[in-house]
Amino acid sequence: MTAAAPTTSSRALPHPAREDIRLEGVLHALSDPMRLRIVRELAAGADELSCSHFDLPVTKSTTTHHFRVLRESGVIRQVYRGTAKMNGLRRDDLDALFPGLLDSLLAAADRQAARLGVAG
Amino acid sequence: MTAAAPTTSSRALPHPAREDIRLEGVLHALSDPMRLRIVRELAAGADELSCSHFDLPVTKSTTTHHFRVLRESGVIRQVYRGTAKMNGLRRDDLDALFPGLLDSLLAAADRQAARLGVAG
DNA sequence: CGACTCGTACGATAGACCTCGTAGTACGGT
DNA sequence: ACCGTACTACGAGGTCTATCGTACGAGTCG
Repeated sequence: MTAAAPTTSSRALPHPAREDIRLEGVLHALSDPMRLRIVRELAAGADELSCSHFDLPVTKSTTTHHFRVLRESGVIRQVYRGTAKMNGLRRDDLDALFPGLLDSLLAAADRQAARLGVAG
Repeated sequence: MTAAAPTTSSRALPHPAREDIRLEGVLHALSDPMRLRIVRELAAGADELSCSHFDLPVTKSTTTHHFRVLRESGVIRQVYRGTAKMNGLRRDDLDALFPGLLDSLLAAADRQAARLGVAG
């Protein structure tokens, strides 16, 4: 109604509340190479990145699956913006629940990537 | 000498070399509640703890399985000492590979346990 | 030696997980 | 209204995992 520009669109996606985020779930989400890669790009990139920004060596179905696992474990936040789905790390919640963990994890991933000769 | 007391016994167990430890493997190992619990007890307890010290709500077969996963992912070191198998965290290797990660993980686990009202 | 304890190996089972393909929905532009 | 793009839902295949039970090897103590 008189709504001109609903840039942030209607469809809502189920996210776990902060207090429902479980460490085991986060670790499980990050234990998959594809998902770890997504999170690293998310941390290195802008605040929000669309799903299609990622060029993963899997089909789009699988990509969707991984993003959902990340969202349902509480690692990322997803919001529709038109046809695109924007993804962002839940830094605030993760830092509140597990101070320093996310940074250690990202640093560890960076270190390993450097050690294995994979471009960051 | 003349080998009187072979406290540290014969049977050797395969461990991954430090440089073969993968972050994804570590995270996967720690993403299981039973294994996370083991690691927490290991970190809180003495340098080395026997398998039988742990009173887990699973059978002995399953316990063996979990310890093996932890060992093969590089999280713990296992050594036979008579009939007992002593377990210790590979703090040195993990700290060298991923500085600060183990402490962050343990702190996060402690925090969550406290938050959920589980005795540490 | 015999018996007991500690832990292993192997097989089985049920569930979870990663991957894919196809078909379908939501949104934006022409 | 139509089409293209972005993402999803559902189902299937193959692999991995957690769990168990039973049978077995290694070591210690009487």
